[in-house]
Amino acid sequence: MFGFHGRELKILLVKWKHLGRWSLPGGHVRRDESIDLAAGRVLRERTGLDRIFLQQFHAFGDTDRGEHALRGFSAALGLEGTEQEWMVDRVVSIGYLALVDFAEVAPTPDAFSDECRWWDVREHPPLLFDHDAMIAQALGTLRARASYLPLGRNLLPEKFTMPELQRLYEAVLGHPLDRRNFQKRILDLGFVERLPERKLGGAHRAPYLYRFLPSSATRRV
Amino acid sequence: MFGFHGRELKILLVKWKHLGRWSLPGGHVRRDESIDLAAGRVLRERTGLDRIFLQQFHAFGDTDRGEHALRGFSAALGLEGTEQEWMVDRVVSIGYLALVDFAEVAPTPDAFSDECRWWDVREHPPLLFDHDAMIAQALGTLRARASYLPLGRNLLPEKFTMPELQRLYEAVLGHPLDRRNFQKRILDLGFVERLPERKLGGAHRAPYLYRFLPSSATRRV
DNA sequence: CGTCATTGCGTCCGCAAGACGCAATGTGCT
DNA sequence: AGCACATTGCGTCTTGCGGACGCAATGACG
Repeated sequence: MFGFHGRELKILLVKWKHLGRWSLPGGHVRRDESIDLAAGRVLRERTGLDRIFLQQFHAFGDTDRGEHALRGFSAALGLEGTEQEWMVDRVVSIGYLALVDFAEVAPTPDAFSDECRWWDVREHPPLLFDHDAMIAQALGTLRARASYLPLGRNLLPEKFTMPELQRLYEAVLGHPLDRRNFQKRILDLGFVERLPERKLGGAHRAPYLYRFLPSSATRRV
Repeated sequence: MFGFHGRELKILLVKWKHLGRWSLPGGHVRRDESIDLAAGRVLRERTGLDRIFLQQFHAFGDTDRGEHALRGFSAALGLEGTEQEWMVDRVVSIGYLALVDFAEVAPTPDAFSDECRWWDVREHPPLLFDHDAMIAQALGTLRARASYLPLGRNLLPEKFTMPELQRLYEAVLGHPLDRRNFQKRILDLGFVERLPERKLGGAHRAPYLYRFLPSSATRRV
């Protein structure tokens, strides 16, 4: 779950009870639930948001993904002898990436965690399991898809300025972009429209406000 | 599992015992086996080939993927009352695409099938489960990755002519390409080298033979 | 009211892709 | 043996997009 705030790309992490270490938010697929719906449910439970950009990016199924970190804690976590004891054994995870509006998220821990909050994507504690690698892969996918995805539609508030959108792309891509070429490219992608209003209150010349067009009005690739 | 033969892209299918219908080749992940290794094992069992191009492309996990087609046959297939009875219930599949040299494959049925053979990718029987959709998605992934993947390294024999390589790309992309621009692009991608030999026996001017450079000699993107 | 960083808009250059011309060449037919 | 012909090898021209960069307009602040 990616967010964007103050020039930086953020990820939502949860802190496990008893272990005191952090991991990506996750959950388990119910027997009568599709994996897409399961991902949507987990997203909703952690953020309170629904109907959000959510895309599968990779399945992780190595035999040693670091489940052993849970071994000593299965009793404390209430897993020992229960139906969920497989959690400390072999697990295959299907990774989904979500893009959410930072300001609208209400981070909520799950049954196994006692904290849930945003971290800077470039500066977060080492994670449990193989989740560091998962973040790297999610970022790679995000970068690859950034060229044809209306990123800001989900990561920014409804109205935004061009510099704000540019800082988002810079955070995702990891390198600075030319201000003038960026504006040109975005505009003839046709995803956004310029509003007559300008954003006042900044320290300098007032930039125009923009808004994403409804996806029905934009042609898909 | 994609192959290439006579201007056409091919897929390997298996025909289920008793049901008499076709599906993609597949298998189940063992408890102590990574999903990548499981995919490699299935590939090896169906084709006899090893160490082949194999890439995960999507996980399929809807609740109704057509497992009901197996319902009446679980006894005939030897599943009833066994540990594998879940096969007729809920299954999540992780799709891998493989590129193999058509000429080197020895199609081999598995325990549930009595036939295994190549089909034209544009002309095959309607498949069991959600496998028609899986092929569509695999083809889409293949097309998207065709621009930066040395396709022929796995789908063609060691030596090949430029027109042969072009027909492969046309089969994958689904539309014709300009002969001269194609040659230019391929050559300055730097994946292949021209051999001094020419392929004689054709009806017209003899084309040069080419060979893929070892992947170590080509720079990755 | 002047300073100044920032914004809006435009130009120039280079590269890669697409359209297409032309000469060379191996086969098969007469 | 010679000719017709489809195919191959190689080159040119045009087009569109991205990256580098110039210049005037503008809003806040001292």
